[in-house]
Amino acid sequence: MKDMDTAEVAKATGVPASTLRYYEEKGLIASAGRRGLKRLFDPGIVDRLSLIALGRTAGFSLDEIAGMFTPQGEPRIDRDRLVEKADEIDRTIQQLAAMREGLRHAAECKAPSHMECPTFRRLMRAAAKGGLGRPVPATAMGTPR
Amino acid sequence: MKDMDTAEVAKATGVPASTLRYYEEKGLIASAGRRGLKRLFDPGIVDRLSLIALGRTAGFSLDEIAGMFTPQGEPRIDRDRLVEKADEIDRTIQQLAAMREGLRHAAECKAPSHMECPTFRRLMRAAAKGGLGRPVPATAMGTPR
DNA sequence: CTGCCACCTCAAGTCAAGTTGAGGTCAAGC
DNA sequence: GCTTGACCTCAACTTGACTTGAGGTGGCAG
Repeated sequence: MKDMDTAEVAKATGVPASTLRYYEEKGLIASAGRRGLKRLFDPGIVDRLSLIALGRTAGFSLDEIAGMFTPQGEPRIDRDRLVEKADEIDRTIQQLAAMREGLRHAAECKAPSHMECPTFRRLMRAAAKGGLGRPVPATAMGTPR
Repeated sequence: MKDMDTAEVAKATGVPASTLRYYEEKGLIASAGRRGLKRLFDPGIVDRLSLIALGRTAGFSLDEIAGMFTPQGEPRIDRDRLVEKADEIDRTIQQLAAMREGLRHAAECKAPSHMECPTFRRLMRAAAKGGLGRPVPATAMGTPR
């Protein structure tokens, strides 16, 4: 396949052109060259953007992801790092599961006010202590795009 | 118990004074009055801050949380909203679990490069499609404070 | 009574990950 | 050859949740 221009990459991957330019500026991707002003990308860009999306989903920052490519552009993923991240995700899951159960309980609880429900108060105290982990921003939730 | 000043509340809850002022400005909390310039808080502030922490942990924004109190300051939590949030969390958990398994597999995979591992590529494609949900920012992970 | 310093106000800065807008350029179709 | 409009650049803006800094004030220990 021939090189792709920005619009083609955007259409193929769903990543907006503005984001492609931003990623290039950050050093996450590189264009293969130009035709006039227009960027040309190697078709491998599609896999690379998938890999970036995967990293983002896993909770890596763009800077961290940038560090997962060799200067030559091949992925160089530290397996220990993956295990570490998997463990981190696992802890997050535990916390979210506790949260979910607490919310379900609170929704059904017969106490006149949530403040009088022992389960709810226990959950509250846990959150106050930070034992449930840092907030999961709304953007992380299953917002269908 | 008597009213507490900013420093006492901060010590009791771990919430920094600057954050208390910020929350007051946003209407999330209210001070019971002043002694000179200093804010005085009703001891109920401690529970209220716990409730706010709980809401944040569950993924509600500060604005959403502000809507969960009556103008009189009592919690008024819509049970449907809780169920909805619980379901949202549940979806997030499913996605994170898939992610975790994928990462563990990738860490162990014998393929010379991740790009040659079918499981890894499947995970990548899923992330690219957005099927794994929006990223869970690193701040949401179990960062011990 | 006095001075210290903890607390105050208000504006501005931070961070991440982009998006938006004004104004410029140039490859291609007519 | 000329127009068109897709793509370009660069800077500034966005959002959310706070933090930081400069400069002010007043409660209370001595």
